[in-house]
Amino acid sequence: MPRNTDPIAVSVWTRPPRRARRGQPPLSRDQIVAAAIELLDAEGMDGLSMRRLGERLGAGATSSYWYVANKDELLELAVDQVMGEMDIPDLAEAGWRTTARACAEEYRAVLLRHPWVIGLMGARPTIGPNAMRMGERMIGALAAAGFTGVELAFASELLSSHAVGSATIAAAMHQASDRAGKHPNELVAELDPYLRGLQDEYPGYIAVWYATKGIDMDKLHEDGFGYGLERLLDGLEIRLHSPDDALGAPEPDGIPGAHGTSVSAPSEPGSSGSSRA
Amino acid sequence: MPRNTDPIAVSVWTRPPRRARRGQPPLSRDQIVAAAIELLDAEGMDGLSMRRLGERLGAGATSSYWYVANKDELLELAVDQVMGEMDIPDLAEAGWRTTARACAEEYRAVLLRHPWVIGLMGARPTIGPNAMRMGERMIGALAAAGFTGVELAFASELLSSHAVGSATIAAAMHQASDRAGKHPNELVAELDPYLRGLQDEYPGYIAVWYATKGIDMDKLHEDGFGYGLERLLDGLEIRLHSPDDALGAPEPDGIPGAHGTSVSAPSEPGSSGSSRA
DNA sequence: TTTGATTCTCGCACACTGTACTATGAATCG
DNA sequence: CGATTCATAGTACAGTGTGCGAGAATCAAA
Repeated sequence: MPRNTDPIAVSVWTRPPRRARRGQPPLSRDQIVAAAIELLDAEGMDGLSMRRLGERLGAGATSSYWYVANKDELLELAVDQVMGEMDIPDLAEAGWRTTARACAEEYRAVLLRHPWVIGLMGARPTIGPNAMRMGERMIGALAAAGFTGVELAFASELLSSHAVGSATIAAAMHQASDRAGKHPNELVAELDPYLRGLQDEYPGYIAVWYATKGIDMDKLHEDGFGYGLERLLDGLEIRLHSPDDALGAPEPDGIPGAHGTSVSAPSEPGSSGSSRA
Repeated sequence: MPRNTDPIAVSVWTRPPRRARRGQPPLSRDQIVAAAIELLDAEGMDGLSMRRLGERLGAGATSSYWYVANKDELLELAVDQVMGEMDIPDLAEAGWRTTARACAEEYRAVLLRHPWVIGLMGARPTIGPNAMRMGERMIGALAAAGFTGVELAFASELLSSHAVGSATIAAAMHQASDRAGKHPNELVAELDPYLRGLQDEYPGYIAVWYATKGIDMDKLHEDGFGYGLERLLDGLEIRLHSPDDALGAPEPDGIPGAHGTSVSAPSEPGSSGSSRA
């Protein structure tokens, strides 16, 4: 019996999981995914191999392959699993801005708890059920704010992007400090002489470096995320109050609202109906 | 002679490259990095193995190890190499907003031309010379706008994050469509029935889905990026005009500028001088 | 209970990976 | 001319994902 002759096996999500046996099943897809996440959290991407996974499960090296087509699919399942950790407040109680903020914050928090996810994000779209559940909340909040159609999609992507980008920066720092076996702050302090020598070449960069010096790196990154989040929500909000000009058109330097040249506006801005092109 | 006894071998950038020989050097670090990028661009991360790299260079499988400590370091060099492709306009001519926008746009463009970079971004901080040169431009633009100190760092990270996040989403889609051997638009169309069945579960998500239906995916992502970029620049700009309240403090729903509870403000906002803590 | 069919586990094998080590040649220097 | 340094490449090792097939375990039906 061939394992993967399903013609529409585009993604894990289009194919039902293996039915568990009636008795006590010694293995299950959930168990496998959970064990994989444990390994990934503990030792990162390199820590997960199918052999080590089997070992941890008390099973054979290739036993997992009955429940999971391949390692990529296992990772996809693991990513969606951790996406389920997000806890988003009720829109009606919290209001759109608080809810949207919480979505971004929770997203970032998940990525920092499971940094291995970050390296997988560009590999395939996150369309698992939990990821979509979170997307639904985000969209709900922005729809309540007044966004519709493509602009709703754009605003949602903007917030997600910010979470991903911020987590990426923080995770990169942690990876580097873990590798060196030192606390991030310590590592940053040690990079000092190297950067000091480049003062002439990158004056602005170094100025920023020194402005942030002495501040705890984790706090700095978190504050930076929060700061950006508010700027971004502000930007969305003023857009809500003056949505007259061309959608997404670049504006010249000056007060936001002044109108520059109109380029690359998507068709039918503001329309939420479907239309084939 | 041991290869890596350098006690301060924190990163490639702290160690000088191998000196080329006087005669015609058949191999060089630049050549190796260039070949690696070719392989990565053509076939992605899986396409690059040290053996295949050697083959492409007409050299032995392990010959590259003379110029490069290990594969990770090679990747780090490759990442910084492509960062050098960015072309940023002159700040004095273009103004801060145009320059900042160009930085983000060029960053995103690089990531889409070399999608394998995205998967590496969380692995270590991008402190290569070319990455820093680009950071310098970005910071210069924002400093010209009026940002200082930590806020300058935050604003810079915000713009970078947006580029990374947007590129990640677009790259994920391309990876999926490449794997399926179909055009993104075609693939999206095929996912239709799967998503249609989830209409009750994720109504908002599906509404957005249909609103964007029929639009070319690449254009959609690019427009989304541009839209977010303008919102984000707007948010930064209004911050410049009313920087009175606590830095980065969340604001309640309503008009931006209304002040909520003050949390987690970094020490000495606005100070660009150095201060040891 | 016996008989098949289905569901699951697991060891083996294969091609491939990164890279430490070492031998060998080539260029350069004293 | 050695002697020394620089550069290349072959070998080997431990580890990877996973296709395949033998076998066990469990089910439904006879």
